[in-house]
Amino acid sequence: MERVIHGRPYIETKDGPRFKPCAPNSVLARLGDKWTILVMSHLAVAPGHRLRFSTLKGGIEGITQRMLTLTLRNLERDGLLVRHYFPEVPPRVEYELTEMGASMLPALEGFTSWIRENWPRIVDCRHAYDEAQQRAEDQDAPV
Amino acid sequence: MERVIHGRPYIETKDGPRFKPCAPNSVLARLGDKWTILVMSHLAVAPGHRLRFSTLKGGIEGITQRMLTLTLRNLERDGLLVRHYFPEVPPRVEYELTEMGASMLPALEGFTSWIRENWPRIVDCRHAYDEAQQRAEDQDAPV
DNA sequence: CTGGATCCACACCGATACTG
DNA sequence: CAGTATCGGTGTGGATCCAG
Repeated sequence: MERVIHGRPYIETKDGPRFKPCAPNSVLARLGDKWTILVMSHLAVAPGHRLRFSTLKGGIEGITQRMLTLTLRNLERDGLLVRHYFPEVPPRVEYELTEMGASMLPALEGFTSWIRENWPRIVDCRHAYDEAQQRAEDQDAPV
Repeated sequence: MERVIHGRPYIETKDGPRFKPCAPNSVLARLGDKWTILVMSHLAVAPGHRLRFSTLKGGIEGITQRMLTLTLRNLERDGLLVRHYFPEVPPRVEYELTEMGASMLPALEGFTSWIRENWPRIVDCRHAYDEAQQRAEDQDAPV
């Protein structure tokens, strides 16, 4: 019997719930890469949700042409943005969020707002964990 | 001047908004790995948000001991779950969501529900894109 | 201006074997 | 039972160069 918990279908078995790797993983993996969120953020605040390649490149610190191209291609492939090519000289290309791409922003905001609220605590936890780890190692090999 | 758009602080410059890579990226990257969401999902539906190592291992198809251990260590390091060790023979270890870990579930659900609604469309877009790509290549090299 | 092609370094993940 | 240690294949990102 299939049920749903926090937005995720699962099947109840005698050994407990059983999830299979599926959409949430792949999408989060896609969004979680180094540049995708930054590209989406820029398009989100742009007039008409639309920016040209060079503007994105200039606005995202540290991104290379290659990675920006790859990131945009993947987003285009998923139908989250569209590519407008103008065969001028020099050529000009603009990228625009699709309706589906824009519809993701509220959900994304819900998530990122949680992160903003809890991020300091996560950082503290990491430091505390690492220091405890360090002390344990010092204990094992005192000199 | 610092503003916030869809949960993300940014600074308005003469060249447009400027984001720096920060928390959302790292957290989504962490959650987007192959196993983290699955582990969180299992703990989410477990009584007391608490499960032992072997139960998780048995419930998540395909995960190795190594990857489950690493995934749990990272979540523990971030303060999203706690590890309860019982020095019995044989040893027993239980993992339990922290308050912070549980507080992430609603936000995660908002996001995954968007994914569930739009996933079929994303898949369609990918197929369409790949096929268009294929046709374009065939065009370039007809024989 | 946009972005394809190539090369390389590195991180990651799986498989396997071993331990308290 | 719940890990750790080690090794190797693979994919991904960065740097650089080239092209329409």
